[in-house]
Amino acid sequence: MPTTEITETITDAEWCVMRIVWTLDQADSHTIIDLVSQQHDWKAATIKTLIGRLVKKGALATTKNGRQFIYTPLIPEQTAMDTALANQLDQMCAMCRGQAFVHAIDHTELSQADIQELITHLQTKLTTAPATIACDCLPEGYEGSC
Amino acid sequence: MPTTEITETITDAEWCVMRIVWTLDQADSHTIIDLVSQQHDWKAATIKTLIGRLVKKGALATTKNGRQFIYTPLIPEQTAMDTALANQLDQMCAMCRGQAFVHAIDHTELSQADIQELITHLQTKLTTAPATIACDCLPEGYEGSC
DNA sequence: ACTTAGAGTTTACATCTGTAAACGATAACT
DNA sequence: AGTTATCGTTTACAGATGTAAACTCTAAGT
Repeated sequence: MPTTEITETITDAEWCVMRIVWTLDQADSHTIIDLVSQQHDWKAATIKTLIGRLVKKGALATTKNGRQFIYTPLIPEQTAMDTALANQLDQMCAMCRGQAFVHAIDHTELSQADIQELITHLQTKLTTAPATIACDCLPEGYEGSC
Repeated sequence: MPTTEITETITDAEWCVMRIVWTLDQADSHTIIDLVSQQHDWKAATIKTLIGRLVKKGALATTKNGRQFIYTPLIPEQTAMDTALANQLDQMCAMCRGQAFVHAIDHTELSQADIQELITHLQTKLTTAPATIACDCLPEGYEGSC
């Protein structure tokens, strides 16, 4: 079973291309180049490079269509977002992640439905939450707190 | 007024060094090298390079202490975390950020206090939240949804 | 059939990152 | 005073990333 795996990282510039394809669900290079170059001051050649790298990385699939290709996402947008966020969080002190969320949520526009869903999840989580989370910035055996 | 500004990015490897200094609040290179090399299979020389780059970037300050330096953070940990998270989120579709939070929160250990604080913030936020957030993956004038 | 424009591929190159050895200065020990 | 163990600095180098020109096909128009 060909699981939707991707080992390689999608870089910042590549994200811009992926977002177009994710949103359109499929697109030819002309469309991608057209839309991306309205958002970024990149030459068509640059965007072609990014598309090529994404195909090589296994993030985009190609389907031949006459002289050109139709590109489709091979990894789901939500998965990519979850992974990117998790990697970022893993890098931060476990003790401080809660405050990071507070700040992030304060500064992010969220819909009523999303907020309600978050509250529900948090209320459930609260029932089994530990009183405190220890700082994990120091090696095993050392006690720290930031 | 010397604001705690940092234009340059702290890389993944550099984060590991910063976390030690943030947690200890101040440390000499011997301590940093000792602790970091217990967490990562890096040579002392590697960690020295990272320290040097962080000093050059303005993320660490140095105070001479005899033959060596004491390193202290020039940027607050919370600020670094907030910035890193915000940059990550800015890259993702505005419409999908809520779901990304749901996933992230589901998979992150949080203390009771943090959860309660998050719930409080979300309840406040709910009172002024829009019903929906539009996808912002396409250029101005195009309507998309992912 | 011949030319051509546009799609994808190759090549290019500077900078950033991860990883580390080599080196130079100097405090500390003998 | 001479030697040594460090500490910080310089140099190194491969691979990733951002950015883009050059090139090669081949479908499409004449």
